Amino acid sequence: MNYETLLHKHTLKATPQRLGILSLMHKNGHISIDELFEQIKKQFNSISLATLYKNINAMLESALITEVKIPNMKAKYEITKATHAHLLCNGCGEFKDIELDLEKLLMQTEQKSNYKLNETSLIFSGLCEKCK
Amino acid sequence: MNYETLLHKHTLKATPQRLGILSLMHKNGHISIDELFEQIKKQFNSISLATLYKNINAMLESALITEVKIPNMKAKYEITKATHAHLLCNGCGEFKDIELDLEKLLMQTEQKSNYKLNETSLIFSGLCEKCK
DNA sequence: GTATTTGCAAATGATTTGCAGTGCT
DNA sequence: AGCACTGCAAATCATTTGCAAATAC
Repeated sequence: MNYETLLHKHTLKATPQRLGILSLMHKNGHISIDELFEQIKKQFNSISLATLYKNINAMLESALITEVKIPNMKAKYEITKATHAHLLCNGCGEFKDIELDLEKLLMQTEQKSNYKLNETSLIFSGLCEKCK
Repeated sequence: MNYETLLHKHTLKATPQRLGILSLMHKNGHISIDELFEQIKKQFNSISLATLYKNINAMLESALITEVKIPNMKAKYEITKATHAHLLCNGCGEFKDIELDLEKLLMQTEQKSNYKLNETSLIFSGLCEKCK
């Protein structure tokens, strides 16, 4: 699905700025506000930070994108996809997705806690292959 | 171990303000800057937010306390203890620790990713027994 | 054509810094 | 005694808001 359709599905207009944001978000995998601003200025040299914040907030509210809060770092944003864990390298700063099967852990946690769970936020950090 | 000794082990002086912060942090389990400020003003009515921030930062740097970043919320702080997961109730806001054995998952993730991992941040959210 | 969005500037909110006085060890 | 800590005010940084002009649909 292209970003125009994706925006429409979330009742948001497909402005060039929004398409640019989504495209950079996809290219980077995860991106912080500052990184996004640096990069998007190359395409829209008069874009304002206010526009970025407004769009990020609009897309967060409609859950088109997801905020990832990382210990000791500024938040990053990603296009919403199926639940997955994240991996951070404390050496080079690489930050990426990893697919893990959390079903068993989730059920085990529900039993132990008596909660009905629906969200999981999981970030591992350490050293990547090159940095370790 | 008392808080005075704990502070000294981290090369920090044991001021009344710091003892108060640690005591409130322990009592609450997890506490945000704002909650902390509200509560500590009862003991030190002239304490300043700047002092809170300076102390929080000093204790974070020496790893005496840990920052917990929670999706869609302000960060909370806790006295550093063995790795554990957190549980958030989206109904009543209860936020608490849960002990889980993450060893297997950690090893599985190291194998899959080729990372050498040393930190895990895991937050589950959903509804607690009362709210579900 | 209308409602939404943009971009600017200004307002607000959060956190940090400088400094003089105070207190811990 | 000496260095670290406190609390105030001011400075900085991050995010939000108001509004007129522009744009998506």
